[in-house]
Amino acid sequence: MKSRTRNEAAAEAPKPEGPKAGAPKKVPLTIARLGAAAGVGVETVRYYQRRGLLPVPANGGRVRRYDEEDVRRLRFIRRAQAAGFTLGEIGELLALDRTDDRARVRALAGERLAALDARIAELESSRIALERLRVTCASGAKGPCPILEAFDRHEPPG
Amino acid sequence: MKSRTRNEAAAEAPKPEGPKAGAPKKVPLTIARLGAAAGVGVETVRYYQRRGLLPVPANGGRVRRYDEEDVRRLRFIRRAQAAGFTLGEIGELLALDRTDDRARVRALAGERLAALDARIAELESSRIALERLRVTCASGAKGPCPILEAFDRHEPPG
DNA sequence: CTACCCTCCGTACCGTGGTACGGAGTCAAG
DNA sequence: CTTGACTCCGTACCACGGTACGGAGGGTAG
Repeated sequence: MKSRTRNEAAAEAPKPEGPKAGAPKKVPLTIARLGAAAGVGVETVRYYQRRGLLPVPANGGRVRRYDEEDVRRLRFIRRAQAAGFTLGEIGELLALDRTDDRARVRALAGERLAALDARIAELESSRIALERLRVTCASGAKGPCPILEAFDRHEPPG
Repeated sequence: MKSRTRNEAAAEAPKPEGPKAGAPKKVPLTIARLGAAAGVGVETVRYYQRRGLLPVPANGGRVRRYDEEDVRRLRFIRRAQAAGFTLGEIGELLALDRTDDRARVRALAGERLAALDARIAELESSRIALERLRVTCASGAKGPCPILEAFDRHEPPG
């Protein structure tokens, strides 16, 4: 989660068409535009294709075209990543989409949910340590700034 | 954050000394024990030493001994990592410990705090998506299980 | 004293998630 | 028809945070 090299703003830009465009012009959704629509670069899209997370549209040797379904999948990948799923798990989720194997889906979700809750708790405890650091190390405090102590034994039992 | 190969339980084990040990016996704190005290393996300790995060005690060609200060530093590293600091940033924090450069410390803490809050918010939003997935995909639901939709456009404006 | 385990050290390798590069082909605008 | 941007594809490389290996020597229990 720390790319940003291309796609600084790109994502979502509706590609201004001529003033009062009567015909929508149907700009072809190429790989770069697909990526931009989800805030990732071309290389990343291709990487996901290699990983089997995104389909590679067949287009016999020519430049490929994508559609809204691809955009949805790509966005899903990013969101699932943010939720802590690995690309491998995301692959599994995509394979399970619209499946009838509810048990598996629920298992994955439950697992992630537990991990998520644990992580949130951890981050919240870290947050407290960090606040303590800011306070103990306030501009007007006396003596040296004890950073190590700020994190000392204040975390929940792990 | 997914090691665990050695140190399954190890950490904290107070090393039982003989019954009613009159002389504490002073078991030397070697690298393996240092690691165990913070729940990491020998290789990881050495890795941190290479990165300059932990001092390498001088002991002229012989086996090195560590002390409580090293344990404290090592534990700090792990806690700071949990707070989202990279090893690089942790190095800086360690260098700043007991410093008078409060501005820098506060800046780092504030930065991390903001990132932490953002991340917590993100995880909480992911949590909601995951809950939705569990509900939409409940055992008794009808039709296929729409995983992609469960994550659709429910994130905060970012 | 002698096993035997641990330490030291360099160097190589791992998984994850990308990013970079470069040559050749495609395609739309001028 | 040319130009210039973009695509395709393989392959190489990156950062991060470790993990593994193996030989040589240190240290300690019996």
